[in-house]
Amino acid sequence: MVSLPMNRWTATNSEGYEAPVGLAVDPVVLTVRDGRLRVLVSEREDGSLALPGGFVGPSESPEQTVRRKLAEKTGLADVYLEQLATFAEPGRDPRGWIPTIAYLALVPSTTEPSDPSARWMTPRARRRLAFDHARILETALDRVRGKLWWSNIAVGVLPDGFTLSEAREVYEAISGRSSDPATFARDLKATGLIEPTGEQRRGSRGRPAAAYRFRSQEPEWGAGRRKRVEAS
Amino acid sequence: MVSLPMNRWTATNSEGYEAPVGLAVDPVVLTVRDGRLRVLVSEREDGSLALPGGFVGPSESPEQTVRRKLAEKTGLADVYLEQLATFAEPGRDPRGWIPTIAYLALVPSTTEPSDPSARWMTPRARRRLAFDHARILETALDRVRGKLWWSNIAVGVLPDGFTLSEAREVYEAISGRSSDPATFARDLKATGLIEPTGEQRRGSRGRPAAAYRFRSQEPEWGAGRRKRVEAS
DNA sequence: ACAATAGTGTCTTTTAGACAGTATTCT
DNA sequence: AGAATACTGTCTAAAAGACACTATTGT
Repeated sequence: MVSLPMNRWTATNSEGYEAPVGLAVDPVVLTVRDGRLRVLVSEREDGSLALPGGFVGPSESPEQTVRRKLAEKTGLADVYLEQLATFAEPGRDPRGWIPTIAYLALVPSTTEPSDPSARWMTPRARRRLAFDHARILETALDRVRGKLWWSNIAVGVLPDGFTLSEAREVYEAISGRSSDPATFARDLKATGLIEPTGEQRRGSRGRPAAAYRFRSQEPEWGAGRRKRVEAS
Repeated sequence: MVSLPMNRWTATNSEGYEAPVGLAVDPVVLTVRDGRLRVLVSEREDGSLALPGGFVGPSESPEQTVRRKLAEKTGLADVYLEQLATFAEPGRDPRGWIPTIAYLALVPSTTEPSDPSARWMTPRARRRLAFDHARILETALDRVRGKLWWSNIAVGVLPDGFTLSEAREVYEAISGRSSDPATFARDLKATGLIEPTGEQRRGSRGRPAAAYRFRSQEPEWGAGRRKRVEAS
């Protein structure tokens, strides 16, 4: 989001009808850090927090716009990205008729905001978000939890050469459920989404852990693993 | 879609920047008829086929626009409807910069198009669709198949008082897999999404069938049924 | 009586969850 | 040696798939 004008913007098309003022994108950028899920937010001039969005140019695909914005805010060129949903209710943006396409992005835990106004926030604090961004965040959390065991969505967070323990930490933070290490390992391997690199990771104490990578960096579905879902 | 102009439309906002010409919605309306999945399409002036879309007004939510369009084309007031995805690539509409929000709608098998230009088509024939509508349809089919066993999405197709055989026909047509009647019945009941009405349906031959209804007409998730998915 | 459709019971295989026990490293 | 971390094996319970069998109707 760019600025906070006092006046409502308008637009008219060549047929004489009122048109949207612009087309926005709002990525929900998630990562897992210190065992907790975090969202990237941008501080606005008035001190409120918002998703790090922007406007789509006339000759640009919305996905390109998001990738450009993400490169600015995080320095990352290659990010796991998928479209989430579009929010276009009449009064959602005080500046005028501005539909926004929300995206879900997952980035590595080591990512540091390169833009001074950007920072990591815990989803708990979502009340402070401007516009309808709390609702957008909610949608993103539902999506990422729902797809976790059915896709390689965690690719975005886990760098090549992750250990099963690291993977488990990420999965637990996203799903909000703790899981048995042995069962977790068996089930993640059974999805067919990961493969061992052959390397060993020796850190701190204890037995060295085998390193894994996802077979594909592209969005992909697992082989149909059926993980029990919390009854609602 | 409304007409086929020769000239490209344009729009400019009050800040002097180029703006989208309009915001469109394109519902993918599905039903099951004679054991086959069908899509509602609208014949255009030039004879090509398209999804029955339309333009969103400035003070209207996109969902309202879709419901209005659907009422015009089918006479239905209450339809199972969910947002699918937004397509906004630069050249997707020859008329100009027009993002479209695609929706997924499920309607009862008995629905007849009330608009003369509208008709039911088999997804097989999707090559004939105009714009990027074949791709939108593809997205809709993936979605409906993916959610079938996890939600009450079939509510839209099955009227209150359906039998388990009718339900099975619908599920088979959507998933493209045949299922054992006994197993189907057990599993559908186990989702907790349906309940018996207490009525009996006696038609043609054979033993009368118990009638069922979905507990809720609102979009809802099942209790976490894990149905095996086709390995891709 | 018989065909047709509806529904029940139950056996087998697969998968999820739990947990005891073994392996390899560092201090 | 002992603590810490990684990994294996196996038992149990739940769910999915398959299929034989019983039940109730119309012709």
